Amino acid sequence: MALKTIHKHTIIYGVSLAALALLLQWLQWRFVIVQHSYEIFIGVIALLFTMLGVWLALRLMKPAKETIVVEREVIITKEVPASSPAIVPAEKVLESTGISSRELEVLQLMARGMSNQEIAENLYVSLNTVKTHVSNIFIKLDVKRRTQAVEQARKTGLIE
Amino acid sequence: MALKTIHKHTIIYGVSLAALALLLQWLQWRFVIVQHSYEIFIGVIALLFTMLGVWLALRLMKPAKETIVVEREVIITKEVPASSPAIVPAEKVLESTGISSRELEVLQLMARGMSNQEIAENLYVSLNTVKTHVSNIFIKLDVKRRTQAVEQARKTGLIE
DNA sequence: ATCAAAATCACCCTTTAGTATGAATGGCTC
DNA sequence: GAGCCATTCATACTAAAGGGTGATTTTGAT
Repeated sequence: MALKTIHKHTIIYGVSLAALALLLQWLQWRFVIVQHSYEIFIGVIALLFTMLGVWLALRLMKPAKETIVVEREVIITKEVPASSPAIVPAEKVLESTGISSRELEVLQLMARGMSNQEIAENLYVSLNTVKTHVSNIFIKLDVKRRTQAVEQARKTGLIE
Repeated sequence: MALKTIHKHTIIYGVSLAALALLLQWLQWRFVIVQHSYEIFIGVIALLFTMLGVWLALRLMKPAKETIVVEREVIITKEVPASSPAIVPAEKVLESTGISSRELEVLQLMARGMSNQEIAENLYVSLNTVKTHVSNIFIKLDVKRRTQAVEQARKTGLIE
């Protein structure tokens, strides 16, 4: 699938080049007649190709991340109390436990009942990475199991 | 911090432009002398500025990563009115789910982060029995994992 | 520029969780 | 007493979780 995308872009790039070639032909003709516009001509070329480069980069970069945003459905039901109680989860608890931001993310997904595999897919990291995070969370929260970790995090106000 | 970055890039861009201007001056001189290399000159310009564009875009695009992270949070669906949730705690939910009393006991211990083995010891039954209960709980709550079961039970007011 | 912490991933191995199936017992109801 | 269901337990298997170690790469801060 990655190859497809690349080929597609290659084609688009080719077509764009052709179009630009024609445009340049025309510009060249225009500015060859209107003497003294040589610098303008160069400038236009520079500008055009800079823009092309930007456009190209954007084209090639976006799919890699846009795909990422696509979310598969998760059977989660969470209610949002209208007030703003836990906007700042618990900076103090965070500090005292030493839980990092990434670990907190894992912890939250864990509290939603996700498996390590699901968490991995959700955060776009490998299963091993999630396991590492989870292990570190256990150490920092001083627990042995994920259910305990969720309990603990809930009690100390780290989540929810 | 965003402004800083942009300014930084603007400066870099300016410097690059200056450098390229010098380069172009040189190239211009070269190819003006060596006649017939006009096309090559244009090509080089196009290439250079395309690369500049790509580079620029890549520089400016990097922060996009974090935006994606924000979007990930929007996976929610159902909600439970935050008002008076625990007034009518279990009975109705118990009936609707079909959770038996024994299963509820297991569920509560499960929510405390106990392992199946610990639950078994706590209730003076075998590990296998606990497993059976747990499996039945999963079916009745329509979940796949114990963490989900705890989540579900908490939300529906079955526990706590 | 350097240094430490955070984040990432891999491999191996053990333990626990979860699934499927079957079965024995006791209580309850019709 | 037949049927139903909750409770109990077993065996066997697969899937996931968890532990330990080591390594690389990104960052952040000095």
